[in-house]
Order: sequence, then C-alpha cells, then structure tokens
Amino acid sequence: MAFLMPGDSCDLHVGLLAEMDHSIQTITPASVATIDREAMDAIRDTHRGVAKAMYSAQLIDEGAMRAWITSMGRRASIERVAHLMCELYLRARNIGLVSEPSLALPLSQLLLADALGMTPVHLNRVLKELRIAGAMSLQRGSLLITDPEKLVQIAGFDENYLHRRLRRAS
Amino acid sequence: MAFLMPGDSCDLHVGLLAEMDHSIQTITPASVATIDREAMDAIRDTHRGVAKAMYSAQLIDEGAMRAWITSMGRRASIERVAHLMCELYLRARNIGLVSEPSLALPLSQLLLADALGMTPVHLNRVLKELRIAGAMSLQRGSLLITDPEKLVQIAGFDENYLHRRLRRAS
DNA sequence: CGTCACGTTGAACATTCTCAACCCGAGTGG
DNA sequence: CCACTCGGGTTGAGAATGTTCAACGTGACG
Repeated sequence: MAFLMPGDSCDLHVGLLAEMDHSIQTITPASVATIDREAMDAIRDTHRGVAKAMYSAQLIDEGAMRAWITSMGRRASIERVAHLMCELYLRARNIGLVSEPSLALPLSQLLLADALGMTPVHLNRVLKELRIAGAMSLQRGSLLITDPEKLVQIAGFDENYLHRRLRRAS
Repeated sequence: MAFLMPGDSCDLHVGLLAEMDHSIQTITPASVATIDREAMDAIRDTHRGVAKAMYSAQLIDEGAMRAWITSMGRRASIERVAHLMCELYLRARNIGLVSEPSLALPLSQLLLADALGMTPVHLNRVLKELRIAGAMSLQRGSLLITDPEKLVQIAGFDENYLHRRLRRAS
C-alpha cells in the first residue's frame, strides 16, 4: 500500500493503538530509527507546533492512500504501473536518489505485482508492453525511463498530486 | 472511498492543509455540523486528551482505508460487494440504524459501482448473483440479508476488523 | 402522457488470471 | 569444476472475470 524511501517515516503514532493492523518490511538493508512511545507522547503534549506538523503529515499520507485507492479502482493495469513508476521516480529524485539516467528500484516483480493488485505474470506482460512502447524499462533492479512524456501520458500522471501544501500559519 | 453514517465525523483536521484533495457529498438529506478552524486549533492546543483521541480516530480511519485498498486489490467483485454490505450492515447496527429485518441503504447502483471500482452493469449482475444465491438482496434502497452466514462466507468477512481498540492510557 | 433517472438484460469484446512450462544467473555441496 | 537447486523472470494457451454498447423495462414526477 506504500513504499517508503530513505528519510520517510511511518506509523509515528501507532503507540496510540492497542495493536498494529498492518506490517512493514524492509526490502533492502536499511537503517531504521525508532522513537519510543513515551517520547512521542511527550512531543505531542509539549510541542504544539511539532504536533501540528505531524497531524499534517498524517493528512498527507491519507491523501496518498486515497490516490492509491483511486488507482486501484479506476486505472487499467498499465496505467497503474506507469503511474507508480512516475511517483517513485519523482519521489526518489526529490531526495537526490536518482543516479541518471536510471533509478535503483530493488523491487521484485512479485512484490510490485502484489502492491499493484495484479498477478506477477500479468505485471510481467505489462512491463514488456511498456518496454516495447519505449516508455520505460525495469530490469535488474533498475528503472530506466526512456520516454518521460510517453510514460506520463500513459499514466495520466499529474505531478501536482505529490505536492500537497500546508496552510500558512495564521 | 468511504461512506459516512449518522454520527460519523470526517476531515476534522483539513484546516491544516491549504486545500482539500477530495470532496464529500450528502446522498440523503442530512444535518451537518461544522467546526471552524480556530475552534479545532484551540482544542488541539489546549485539550491534550481530546487531541490524542482525535489522533487515534485518524489512525482508525487510516486502517479503514487500508482495508479498502486490500479490498480493491485482492478481492473479486462479488467478494467486494458482499464485504461492503457486511461492513455497512454492522456499522449501521452499531448505531441502532437497522430496522429488522432490513436496512435502509439509499445508494444507487451507480454510486455503489463507482465506490467499488466496477461498472454499474457488472454491479447489477453481481447483485443478481447474490440474490439468486440467497445471500442478500438490495432493492429499492433497502438491504435485506437473507443468509448472513453465506454472505459472510462469500465476503470473507472478519468481524474483528471494525473493532480496532485503543491502547489503555498508561 | 412524456420524460427522466435508475435498473435490467444480451452479446461481443477486452482484460486479467490460471496453469504450466521453460530460461537464466547466483549460490551450494560434492 | 560441475551438477543441482532455487528464486526470479518470461512465454503460451485457455478460461474466468469484467467492460462496452445498446436496448428495453419501470416507477416517479411534472
């Protein structure tokens, strides 16, 4: 339902619930920082500004999930794939993770297919289709966008949806 | 992506963002209460307990959205329909809204199909299938569950997923 | 009585899945 | 060094699932 990249945080507030309703996995070696419950409680209670910022972050995450739902419900599989690739590419670029011309994406087709709600076999064919169309190719853990415009057009990607802005402090 | 019932709240915190990334509609006449931004800010800042509770509510909503994503990605359409009906039924019952033996569900097939990510035509056929199977029937805005067990079984419904609990105050 | 929104149905088609096979490169034990 | 295995990736063929388009029914409402 989501892919995290270096610097992303997740589940900052699970401490409030009795149990997790989902799980998180690393798919590469990773350094993971944790914040214990007491610390989070303290931050929330004593730093109103930070608390507010965390609320906002939460809302933005929710927006991303809504986008994901739309993707699943309304987009054909090839659009879904293209869209996710656009998103991952932009996010990676925003944190300086793209080593032009390609981006390291250590995702097995199995994983991707699952995330996108389709069969590995079908994903494979879709990737092939995108490759043949000359839009992008994903091979040996590396994403190469050969024709950005075409990819964006297939995906119906709107760059703006990643940039949810905050209301200026009143 | 969600259906609200009497007493449900939504978007308590949109005040934090510069713009909405989604919309809300009434599908029946409804009384809607609004809380203005200043009041919400004040509550968040001065009532830590309430703020915490609202965080939790937010997390629970998020869980619901995750469930929705799972539904879209992994369930066949008949399962999706059955699952949503189970959920709506239980939620309605929890707030005393079920007038046995049936539940008023003022949802057009158009609306439902859109929410479930399928064609109105196909939804219609799925509903017919469920009716013929004797599990439930949805007609003239009223949901009648004729064989709860069968419906639950078709849906693969786990009653527990609605009852996310909070961590007891430490 | 006409209109309009919604529901229902059929038939052809497109999309996606299933199952099964095969390929390949990286590790592993003999 | 070689055969083996194993986790991906790729491909084909047939079947299931879902869509499209177009028609018709039906009740509410002016």
